[in-house]
Amino acid sequence: MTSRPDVRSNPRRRNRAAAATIHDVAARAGVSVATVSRVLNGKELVREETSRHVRAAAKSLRYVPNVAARSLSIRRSQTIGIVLPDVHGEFFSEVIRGIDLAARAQGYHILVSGSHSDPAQMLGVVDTMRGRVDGLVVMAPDVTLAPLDELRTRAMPVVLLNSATPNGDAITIDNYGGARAMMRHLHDLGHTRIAFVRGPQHNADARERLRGYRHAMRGMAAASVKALECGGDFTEESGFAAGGRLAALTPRPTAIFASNDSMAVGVLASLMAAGVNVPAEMSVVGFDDIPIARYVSPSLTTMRVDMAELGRCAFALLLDAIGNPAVHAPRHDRVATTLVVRKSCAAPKTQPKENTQPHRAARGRKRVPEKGEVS
Amino acid sequence: MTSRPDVRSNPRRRNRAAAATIHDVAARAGVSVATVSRVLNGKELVREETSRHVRAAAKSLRYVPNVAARSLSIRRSQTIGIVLPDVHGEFFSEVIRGIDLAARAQGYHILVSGSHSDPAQMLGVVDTMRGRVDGLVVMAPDVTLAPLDELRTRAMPVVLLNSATPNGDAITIDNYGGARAMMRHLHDLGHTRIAFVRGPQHNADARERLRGYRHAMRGMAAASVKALECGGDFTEESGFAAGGRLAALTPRPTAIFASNDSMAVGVLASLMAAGVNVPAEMSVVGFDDIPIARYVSPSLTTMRVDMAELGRCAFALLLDAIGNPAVHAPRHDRVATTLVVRKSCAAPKTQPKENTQPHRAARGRKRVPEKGEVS
DNA sequence: CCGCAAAATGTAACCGTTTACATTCGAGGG
DNA sequence: CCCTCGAATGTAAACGGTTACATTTTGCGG
Repeated sequence: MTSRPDVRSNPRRRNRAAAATIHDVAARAGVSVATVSRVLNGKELVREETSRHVRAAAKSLRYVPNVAARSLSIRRSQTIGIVLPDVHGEFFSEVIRGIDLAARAQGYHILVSGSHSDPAQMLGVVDTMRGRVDGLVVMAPDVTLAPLDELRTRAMPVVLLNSATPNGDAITIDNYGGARAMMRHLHDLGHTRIAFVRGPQHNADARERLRGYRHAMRGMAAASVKALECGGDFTEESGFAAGGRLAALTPRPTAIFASNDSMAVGVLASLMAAGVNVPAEMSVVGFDDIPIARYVSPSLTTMRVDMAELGRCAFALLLDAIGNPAVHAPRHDRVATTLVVRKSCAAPKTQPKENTQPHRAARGRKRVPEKGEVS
Repeated sequence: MTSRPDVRSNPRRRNRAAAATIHDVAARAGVSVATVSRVLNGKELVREETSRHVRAAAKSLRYVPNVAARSLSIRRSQTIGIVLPDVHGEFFSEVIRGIDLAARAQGYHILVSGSHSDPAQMLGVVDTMRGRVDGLVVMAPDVTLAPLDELRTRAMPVVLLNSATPNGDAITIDNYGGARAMMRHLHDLGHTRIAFVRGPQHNADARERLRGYRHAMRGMAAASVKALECGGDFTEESGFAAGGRLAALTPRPTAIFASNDSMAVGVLASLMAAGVNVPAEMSVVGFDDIPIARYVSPSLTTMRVDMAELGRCAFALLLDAIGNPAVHAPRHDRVATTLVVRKSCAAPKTQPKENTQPHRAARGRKRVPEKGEVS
């Protein structure tokens, strides 16, 4: 109940090099803190001369506003959170890069957290970000719907990346369209017996790519589509296994579409080991355009996914949600993919009617090794 | 001068779903805010029963402390900043990953900013992080010393990564030791005429690797060391160019040590194009162990740099600096590198005394293509 | 049953901003 | 000369925690 004496401006325990506060600046400039605030935020009317004084004082004291105080007061942190399943890999770092660029341009900072093995851990991280960020970009392709809905209850704008998205804001890769485009490319080259290596069942990207493949196959009046599909889990190893199985099929497919590049690389390796010439005897394509796609031999034809663009879009959407929470209508944007044609894919040799190639003989060395592939 | 009535506990403008505050929890639990704070921070003594009540109230209100208020009060943000030249690439994402893991284990968050073309921009970012973070990890291998010293004036603990470091805390890769170890490996295989592809002159890593190379050469009593060095800028293209120049030397070196993997890949490509067989006619080694090192053919022998470890160390050091600003003595730690032997390196064919191989004939195809390299 | 130390809890100042509202100051109109 | 009005500036109440210090409970020996 005591009246609060203003002790602010006298030299508190200034034992260490304490940073200057707005009070110090005000004192130095001979004005009130309100005026300093007004000058520095430039919204309201202040006499030009006063403004100059304040600015000079701030500069001479090397004044930098305390962001904690500021965000406590205005209830905003000018920071957004990024939650990834794993910070690992080219993939995610590209997303961060895209967001970082867009965010800094708008004066936003980004708080990242990765490596979340399970949904519970992810939600935990989201809670600790509470209050620290104005909104969230969450990438969780492998998470089932329930935890994602849980996320929406966090009373904070959230943009989902590559997730199965019932509602709310989201940005996804056009996996379905990309898969169809790839199928069109293969079809144009003359392929009709196209095998597919699936990704993890609970992965949203994998599912959409599979859907695109199936639609395309149905459109090509291909027989026994199911027989041409093979399970995988997005790892190189699973691609290697799938490659072996698919090459052993009779009639053998003329092309293998792996639903991501890692598996395509595995497929390539297994065909190589089995002495199957790529692309002469078998075409192989992937999805993502990871950096090594250019370096494997033969270099891999694939669908490029611009992850930085994905990040940029996500930030733009989030910013809108943060800025106009009232009028903002949830959106679901899709970013396009682009076909990158390299050497792992060619027209099928002939259109042999049951050209039963007996077994895979040791006839590997035939083709000119695709070296110098680099660049 | 009026006595301040406590309006906190009544429903302020609770128009929206405002988050519960500590006052709400206190009211619900029938205790004071101080008690709630004590329970939640678990430092001081509170009766077990009270504690339960408070915890229950907090839970039922889904209370999450406001971090801005908290850090304003305790003058700490439990957040550290990471400043990178470019968030791009496997390299940096590994560093982030290492820090993220270590930081989360200690309850710290990380604020990332990348893509800084010039020192001024970098310092700008550091200023906007002021107050938002308790300390900084700055990676700036290409920045000259002056701006780095400027950084130290920011009155905030800073750990430098891979920078030319006059003083203060720093973590660096053991570039010098790694280069010497690689030279020892080559020497053990029988190489003595070892060429070197340098990196950018103003890059600290590049300089140290060069230093290691030179010392080793001097130790091997090699003649005309300088003639075996070749400029480069850490890009594939520069490696390609260097490869061509070095292969044309007479007497030709038996091994090429590129000071990073990207350049080694370029060297490989150029030798391939020139029909020089690697490793039969020429050994090639790199530094870093970037992911594609395993995928080029022949797969690349290189020095692995554990970037995640680098990040972890940096965080540990920073934490110490933050925790005991008084007693903390600046340290400069070095993280070791490990030799990864792959296929691009072998014993020189013979030790021919001036075995003047006339010109590079078109005798490329000779060796068994190193496919199946994958995994 | 009292007194007293220790334990538990409460009170309110403080962290550094923003901003609604109050105050001051000058100029211009009556 | 006084009043009014608007522009410029000041005052102090938030924002939501932490914590030194004050106050109330407790437990216990005498």
